[in-house]
Order: sequence, then structure tokens, then C-alpha cells
Amino acid sequence: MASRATIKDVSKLASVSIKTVSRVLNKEKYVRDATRTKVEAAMAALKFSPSLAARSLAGRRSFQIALIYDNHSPFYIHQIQEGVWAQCREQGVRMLAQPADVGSPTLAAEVGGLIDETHVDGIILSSPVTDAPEVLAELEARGIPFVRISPGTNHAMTSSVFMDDVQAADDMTTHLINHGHRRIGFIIGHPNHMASDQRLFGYRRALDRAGIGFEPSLVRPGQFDFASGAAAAELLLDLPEPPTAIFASNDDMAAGVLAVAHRRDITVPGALSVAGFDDTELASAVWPPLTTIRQPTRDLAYSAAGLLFSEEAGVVHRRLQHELVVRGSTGRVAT
Amino acid sequence: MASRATIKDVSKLASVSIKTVSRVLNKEKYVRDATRTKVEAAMAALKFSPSLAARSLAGRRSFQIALIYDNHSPFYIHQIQEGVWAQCREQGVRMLAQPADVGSPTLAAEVGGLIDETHVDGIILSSPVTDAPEVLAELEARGIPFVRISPGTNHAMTSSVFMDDVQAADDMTTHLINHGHRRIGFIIGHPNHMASDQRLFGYRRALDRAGIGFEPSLVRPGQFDFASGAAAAELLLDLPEPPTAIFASNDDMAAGVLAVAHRRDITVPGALSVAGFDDTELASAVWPPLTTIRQPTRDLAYSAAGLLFSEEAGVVHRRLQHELVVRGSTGRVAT
DNA sequence: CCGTTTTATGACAACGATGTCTGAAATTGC
DNA sequence: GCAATTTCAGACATCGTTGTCATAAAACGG
Repeated sequence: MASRATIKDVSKLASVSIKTVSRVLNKEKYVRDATRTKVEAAMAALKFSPSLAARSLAGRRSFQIALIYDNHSPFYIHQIQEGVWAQCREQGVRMLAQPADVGSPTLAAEVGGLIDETHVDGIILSSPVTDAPEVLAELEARGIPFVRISPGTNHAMTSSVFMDDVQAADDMTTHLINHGHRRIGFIIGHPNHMASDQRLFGYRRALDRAGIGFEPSLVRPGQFDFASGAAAAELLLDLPEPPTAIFASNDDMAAGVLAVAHRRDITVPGALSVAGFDDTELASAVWPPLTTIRQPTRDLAYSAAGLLFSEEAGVVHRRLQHELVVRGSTGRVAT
Repeated sequence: MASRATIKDVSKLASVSIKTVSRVLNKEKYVRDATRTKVEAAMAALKFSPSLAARSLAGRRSFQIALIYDNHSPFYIHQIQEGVWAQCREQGVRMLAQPADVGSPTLAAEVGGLIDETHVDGIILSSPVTDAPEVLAELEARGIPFVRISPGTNHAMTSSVFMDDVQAADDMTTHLINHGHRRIGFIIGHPNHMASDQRLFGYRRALDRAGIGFEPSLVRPGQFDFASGAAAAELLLDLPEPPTAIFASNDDMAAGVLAVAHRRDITVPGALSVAGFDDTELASAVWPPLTTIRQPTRDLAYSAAGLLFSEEAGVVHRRLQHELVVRGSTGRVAT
């Protein structure tokens, strides 16, 4: 079993210098067509794959990027990762998966170490790491390109892709209002995520516009997970005058609300409408399927990685469109 | 902003040769304690992180491994990835995430390219890539270490970690039988996954032992996803004599069954018991929460990566324990 | 037909570590 | 106290590419 073919083997087979092979590999100018073809044939014959280690050591690129995430929704991460990966594949770049813990005091150091060790060409940050100041500072200090997916702050600093969380939450709330609901419960997302505030804001904005007074007891904190959604639902439904609809800041929590409703024999959407956010696979895996906001997660990730590779100079902010997806979990208020 | 510190900087600061720094870095013998301390101090002062590119080029290790997967359940992958990553972190190794498509004719070539490009020290294969012959052949030809998570075949070839799918499916079926069920529907998993056959086998074995005849019409194919579970449930419930329990080969499909039951106003578990498999987060996010088999997915992945790094020579097969988790979706048969 | 520019290719150093070899210092045995 | 052994540390080549520079060949302009 011969060990891997190197650029030297290719150059020998094609009777050219290694530098010329390198030129072909990097699609540089100044290579005659005949030479190029010859080299390409040799590369194919030897199944040559250039060593990333050597390339990153000698050159300015490493052909690797890192995706840094700390998110507790597997669905969300999965979609993000898939989008980033799809873009990487097109670009011929490898993807390093790097879970992180926004709470950790060593986070910035870890990110720094990652960059030093791997020489990655760029970094994709997904929420909530997008808003960890130490990390942003570290990245900026090093001058390494990075793109943020759905950041909550500092939109001016660097490129990002995002959706309009405020408008989306407004849309959903308006949808409920249009169905006659006046007492609408709201479950806030995880405090680490900036999107949580924005969704809350959208909820309030829609209420305001409809002239419905904001009632603090109808709003409960959550953690973006099933259990906290269920807990919040219990509290809301125990109110002397319970809501006729509950809007949870993500699908996981909405699933928790549904579970509580089932347990209490409250029919959905007959006696209670339930709305989620994200349109993860979970939304259509529960009963009744959730009315929710389709967040273009995969596309956000794909675009983010695209920005990383794009030549466009400067900071780009790209907004992607969300969509209100009406399914079975919301309906007209009971009369 | 100084660029990254190199081993040379460290050696200068500590007044030793770069080779000695290298020795400290690799915890080699023959370094005096005083020297070691001095070097470590210098490394800390400079926040030195060795270049993986240089290390893999010069040395025999790359400090990177790849996780190859092609699985359509986000929950499953997420747990696998987390387990592998936890082990990598302990070992100070980076993890490359590599989605793959078992159907692709270029799969083996892609894996080969991955190895050549990245020089990864080892590979973790997750089902169903575990059973793609071309991939296994490619890996063996190169003599690169790899460990398979829940492989379905060729247990002798190389190390693996797995659980007893047959026994687990047997346990679940027996659980249903013990609750008085005699007509138990079964939804098979994705045909690409070897575990699908094993779970079916376990189902049949339990029926046999209980002296219940196997009835082909009670068994339907599925794809491990929500929609195929729902479709299979429709067929099963349309039978002239429908089952009193349905055992789906994974949680996603069980969720599909639940949805159909809800739609038809069949109470669960009153009129129909539903069982899943995997105990993903989905199992406790639906209503009623699913009776299922807890698959130690994260631990499987953690162990698999552990085997990759372990010094133990030769092939190791490690079986991890599953667990029957009884929740609200199964109960006594209606009388 | 001769400079001058453009195109095309190669020689060689460099990237930042590790592997091998060599030799000095410390320890041991007698 | 001297030879043999073990411990410790450095010099230097090397891994497989890319960057820089030099230069040959082709194209161009008049």
C-alpha cells in the first residue's frame, strides 16, 4: 500500500516542476492549457489530494473553517451545521465543529487556541456565541474573518446574517389577535440569546398596535427547552383568568405547552391556541402540529459561510425572510 | 498585534533549544524538572499553541479525528457528536465533522481524500456508514485506525461499540405482551440501517417465545422519520382487525403514530399503546411521553472515540447497556 | 529585426513543528 | 576514581506545500 501521493509524485509523472503543479492546484494564471491538462491527468491518475497541513503551513490559507456553537436545541444546530457544511463543500473547505460554553471564563482563550492551532481561514459564530464580547474582542484582535448568524448586538462590527425576530414575533402575535385572542400568554426564550428580547419586543409591539394592554402576569421566562415551556404553561394556566393562547419563543417550549394542555385535558386549539417559533422538525412531530415561524436556519448558515468566502470587501448584513406557518395548533378563540 | 507565537519564540524565552520545547510539549522523557518548568512558564507567558499543521506535517500524529455520519435524525447525530467531542476535548484533539451520503458512488473516494488531505489520526464511523463496504475497504487499505458505532456487520474486522438491538426490541415487545397485548404492530426502520433488521428480529423473537404467531400484515416498512411512521400507522389502523399496540423502531416514527392516533381520536394508551426506540429528546416532548428504549448514544460515541485513542492493541468490542424506559404511551390492553 | 512587455516555468527558501543522530553531563558499578 | 550506563539537550534534516525571485520563451510595437 503506497502512502499518499505528494505533489512531487505528480510533478514527476507530468514532467513539470512542483511549482507548476502548485499553480494548477491553485488555479493560478500563467499555465499553458496543454501543461494544465497534463498535470490534471497526473493528479487524477495518482488520486492526489494535497496535504492541508503543508498548504496551511506554507501558504496563507488553511482550507478549514470552524463553526462555533453553544445551543441547546439539537434541531437548530443540526440545520446550522448542515448549511455551513454545504457551503464548505462547494468551496472545497473542511469544517471543524467546535462546541463552546458561553458561560466559561476560558472561552476566549479557547477560541484563540483554536485559531493558533488550526490556522482556520475564518469562523462562523452561531447564537449565543455571537454576542460574547470576549470572543468578539479576541477575533477582532487577531483580524481573522468571521461571520455571525443571528447576532443580537453590534451589527456594525462585522458581517452577519439574520432574520427579523421582532417582526416575526409581531406577525405571530398579530395572527393570534386576528383570531380573536386578547389574553395571549408569552414564554420568553433563554436569557443568553438576544433573540429572546427581540421576540418579546415583537409580541409587545403587536399588542400595542392592537390596543391590547400589556399584562406582566401573562409573560413567563423560559430556557428554550421543553421542561421550562411546560413549567411556564402550568403557571399561565393556573392564573385566575388564564390566557386563550400561548405563544412560546421556540418550538421546544411550545411542545411543553402542548404536553401540559394534554395532561389537563384542554383541547388544542379548541380551548387553547399554542404557537411556537423556529419551525424545527419538532413542530410537525407533535400533535397538533404547531403553528410557528419558519426560520430559514439552514439558509442563514449557508449564507453566512458564503460571506466568509466572498471577496466582497467590508461588512455585509444580509437579512433573510421568515415565514408564518399556520398549522393545527392555533384557531379562533372559543366564544 | 503580534502574530502567533511559535516554538522558536518559546525556546528563545526559555533559553533552550526548540527540540527541548518540543519534548515538553509531547511529554517526552529526558527533560529535567527544572527545564520543564521553565519551558512551561514560557509557553504560558506567550500563550503558545502549537501549530497543528506543522505537527502533522513533521510528526506522525495530526491531533485531529473525523466523525463521519449520514443519519437523518438530528437528535441522534447531536448526541453522537457531543460524545465524540467530549472525548476529543479530554485528549486535546480536534474534531472534523464530515457528513456523508451512503448512497453516493464517490463516497469511498471522498473518505480517501479526507484522509489524505487532513492526515486525521483516526475516524469514527456512525451508522449507516459503518456498514458501507467500500468505505471499510478504503479505510483498511490505508491502515488508518477507526471505530464503528453500532455497526451491523463484520464484527470481527475492527473495534466497535454497540448495544444489543435484538435484546432491546425483545424487551420492548415483551413489555407490551406483559400488558396483555397480542396484536402488536411493528414499524421497521430505514433499510440502510442494520439495526432495523435486528430490531425486527427482536420483535419476532419475543412473539415466538410468547407463542404469538407472527402476522406479516402487522409489520410495515418505515424510514426512521415522522412521515413514514405516520403513513405506516394509517395502514395498520385501517386493518380489519387493527393492533392494540404499535412498536415503532425509533422515536420519530412513534411520534408519527401518535399524531395519527390523535387525529383519529384514538386515546393513547387507552385504546392504543405506542412504543418508540432511542429515547431521544423527542420521546419526552410529545404527548403522551413515549415508552421507549434508552440507547446510550452519547456514551457509545464517547467510548468509540476513547477506543480510538486507547493503546490497547487489537480489536475491541464494547457493548453498552440499554434500558427500557416506561412512560405514558403504553398501558394495559383494553378489555 | 531588435528592444520591451507579457506569458510561462523552474530553483530554492520558508512555514513550524518532529525525528534522528550526536555528544555532554549526571549517575552508577566496582 | 574510572569506565560504563543512563539522562538530558542541541544541531540539523525533514515533512509537503506556497511565496519569491530569476529567467526563458513568446508576443508585441515600431
